[in-house]
Amino acid sequence: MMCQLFPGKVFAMNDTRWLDADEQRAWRRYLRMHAELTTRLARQLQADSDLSLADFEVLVNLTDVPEGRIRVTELAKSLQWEKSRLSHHFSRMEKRGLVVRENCPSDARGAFVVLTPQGRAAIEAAAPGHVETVRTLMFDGLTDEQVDALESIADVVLDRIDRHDDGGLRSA
Amino acid sequence: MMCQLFPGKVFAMNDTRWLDADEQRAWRRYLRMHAELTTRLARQLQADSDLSLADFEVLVNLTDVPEGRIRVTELAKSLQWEKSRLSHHFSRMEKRGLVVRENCPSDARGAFVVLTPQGRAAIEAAAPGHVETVRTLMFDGLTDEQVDALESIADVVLDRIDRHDDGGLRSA
DNA sequence: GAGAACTTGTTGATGCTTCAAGTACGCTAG
DNA sequence: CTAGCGTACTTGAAGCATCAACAAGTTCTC
Repeated sequence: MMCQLFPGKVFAMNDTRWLDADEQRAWRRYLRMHAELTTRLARQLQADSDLSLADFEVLVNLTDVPEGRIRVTELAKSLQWEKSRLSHHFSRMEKRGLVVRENCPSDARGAFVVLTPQGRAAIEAAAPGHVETVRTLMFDGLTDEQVDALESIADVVLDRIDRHDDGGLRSA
Repeated sequence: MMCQLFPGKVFAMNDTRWLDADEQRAWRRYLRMHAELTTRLARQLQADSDLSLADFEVLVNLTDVPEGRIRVTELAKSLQWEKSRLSHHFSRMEKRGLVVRENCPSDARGAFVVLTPQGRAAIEAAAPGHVETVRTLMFDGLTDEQVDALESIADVVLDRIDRHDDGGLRSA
């Protein structure tokens, strides 16, 4: 999402603390980078493996768990997704045979989602190409210092978000 | 989008150049930062001004142009959006009275989009709160060096994307 | 100037994301 | 045991994003 948060050319020069020139350049550049990057990654994944980025995330999380089997709430927490989003997503993935839902014997409200062999094959086939693209477009061009800097920036921002939190996820 | 691009725990240790530990941490952290950040920004904008981030971008670009009036293609280029996305988006914005479409006299295929007074009022009312949120969640916590680092990372990545480009925008 | 080739912008289909509401079950107190 | 409250998950509606296909206009070429 590209936004221009310029000092008041058209907008009032009141008490708003507009972004200065450096901040604005960095902000716009960052937003453009993210937009372009995810567009490319999504395109590569879709073209080569018929998966969306969201599919990929879900599948990776499922491979990370014993028997590819996990409670919906737990997966929602680990992905930081709303449960409703996950539920809709499963419906689509289930139709494609990537996962199946199973009832939870110990809690009749609950549900498991289980990776199918097809789902596992899909993620294993998709992963190398995806990593390669991430490398090519990003990490192969960054110095170690830049990688560190990126992480520490993310840490700062995530920390600030936590502190300013009006409650995090809507339905978590 | 949160992805785990781990070295082959479940996946083959073939010739794939998996991300190392630092890269992976940075990558996941970055993705989470972006997801949380945009969720928060979108929520603030929606709650306080009844605009989406996409609305905001479009409106800002329209205020940046004489008489709030611009050819669709030109705006698409400046936003780096597909024309179809823009067209769909205008339809929604037009329904809400934020913009209007006008025919182009010099090229009968063409169309202008024009900011309405309502649209202008909306963006002027929304901007201060949005910048304040961007500051609060991000820039107020970053050092000047981090802002610079962010920009140079974005420059690197955008440059790599350009060079590896299979054609950029689908319909541009 | 006629036809091919390209441009401008729209549309429809499909998938993704969010919010609000709903269903069904479990837990705890009295 | 039942009433009320909290939890687990689903559903529906609406906006958003992408792709493919399209109509209509312009430009290029011979």
